Amino acid sequence: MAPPNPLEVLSLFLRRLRAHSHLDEADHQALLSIPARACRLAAHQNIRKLGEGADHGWLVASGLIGRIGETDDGLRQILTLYIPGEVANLTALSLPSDCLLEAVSDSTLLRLPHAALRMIADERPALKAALTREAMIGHEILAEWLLNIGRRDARARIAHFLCEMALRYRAAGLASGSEFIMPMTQEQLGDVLGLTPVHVNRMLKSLRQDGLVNLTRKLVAIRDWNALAAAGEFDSSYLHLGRVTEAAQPRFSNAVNS
Amino acid sequence: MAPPNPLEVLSLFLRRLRAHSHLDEADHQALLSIPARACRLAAHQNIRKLGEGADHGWLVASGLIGRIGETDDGLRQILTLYIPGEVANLTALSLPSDCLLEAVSDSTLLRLPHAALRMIADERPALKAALTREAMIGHEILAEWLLNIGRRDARARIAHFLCEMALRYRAAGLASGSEFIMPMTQEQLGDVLGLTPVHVNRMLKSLRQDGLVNLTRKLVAIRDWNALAAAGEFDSSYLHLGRVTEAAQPRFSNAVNS
DNA sequence: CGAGACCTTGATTGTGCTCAAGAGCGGTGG
DNA sequence: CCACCGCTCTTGAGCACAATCAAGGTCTCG
Repeated sequence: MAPPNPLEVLSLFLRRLRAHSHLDEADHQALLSIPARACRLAAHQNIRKLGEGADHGWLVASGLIGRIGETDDGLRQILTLYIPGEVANLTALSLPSDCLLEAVSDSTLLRLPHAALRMIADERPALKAALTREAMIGHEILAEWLLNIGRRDARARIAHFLCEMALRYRAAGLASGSEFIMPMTQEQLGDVLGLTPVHVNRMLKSLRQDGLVNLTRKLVAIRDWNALAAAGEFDSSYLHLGRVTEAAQPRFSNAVNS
Repeated sequence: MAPPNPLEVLSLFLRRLRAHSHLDEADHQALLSIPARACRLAAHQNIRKLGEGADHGWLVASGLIGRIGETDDGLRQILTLYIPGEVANLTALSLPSDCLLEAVSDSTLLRLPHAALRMIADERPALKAALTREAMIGHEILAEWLLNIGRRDARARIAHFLCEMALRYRAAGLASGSEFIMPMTQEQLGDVLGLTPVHVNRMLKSLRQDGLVNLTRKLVAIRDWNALAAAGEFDSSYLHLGRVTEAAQPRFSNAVNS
């Protein structure tokens, strides 16, 4: 959790946007010129504690941020996960709604004032379109999660989720080989997938014993990508990973062998 | 299923937009001038069968349209429901993605060419903002569904869903008193809620016997709104029902008595 | 009147939850 | 430096909610 370099993190976000949207040099400059204040958040800390949470986008520099939903009796559901380079609370740009954001692990963030985002969006239509598109991708992912939780059993759910995160981390340039760092507890995994931590544990054991994936506290190691994708019925198209989708589908090195 | 009057249906959509966005007279005219072709769809029919589905928004005039997700083994999940006055496939305006739309019941639709929508959006910023906001509300609803399916038991899920639909139908001016017409089979209810039709049936019986709600093939009759909302832990704020939210929360007549 | 779609109910099974206890690990303070 | 404490992971035993399998009933439409 090194102190984040704002320009570097904004570049990571820019990289995301460019994966699906054409932006010219002036767009780049405008985005990188956003006044971004860095802050950090310990695991399980609520983002409101930093004050004025609603009027900002939160660009993740390191760690993991989750949007949380809660039932009256205290059950929790993670509705969206934001990995480094992604911005939480983007939808609030068009729709005033305060959602509960929480640090899944120790994280560092950049506050992007909505006022600044609106300004560059109003001046540069391409950027506005890119930001909207970014929000829509979040919508697509949410829809896929609904299918996953609504209609797949626990094992398939976990496999599907791990496939998704593998590709997202990889697209962000944060995976090395078939491994990536995803600092989640098994309880939080359960909160993503609508399962109890105990059952998550059992299913992970099953996936591990079958040689599909190895998941320790922080490191996810994909052992057999093809088998994992099959177990999760995973099809990456909903992630809209830019022009990569048809020809050069990103694959893990162990996709064919094993 | 009378043949829809395009202008009338577009007005219904306009009414929706005006619930959350300020639009001036010119905006109204622009929206109502969209060249809209009417068509009808029998229950269970796929929208692709009408051709070129991807390049259009689909404004529901009557009936019910669902966005469908499917697992490899044929299990279905309804990801979004569009009631009359709502437009399906709006997100495709910013993000090329072909989703599967299907008629839940016999329906009539208006095809709104994306080209036409983009044109009025580019010329009238307020309309563009309104359309984006409309999509974001869909996003919020999706998030609430995820919480509902991920963390509530079958009875609460159904209660929550019925509360949501009651308010949505009512906001569209399609509910009379505490009743509204929602043409869904119990199997489709299960596809919305991640349940089997058999179990939906049993839970409906329970809700009926407890005097909360009465659901026949087409008509939903809320018997005890407060109890139903409590059973579903329902809080309507995520629906963003315009300025109604704080003071004049829409209530059914039987909210207090019973 | 017959056929098909949908609803209803019963019996049984099973996936995932609950409750519980112990082990590993990392951080903290004496 | 070591002991302790809390958090997370792991595993077991029993339970319950919802799925599955199956059969009969109702309604609507042709």
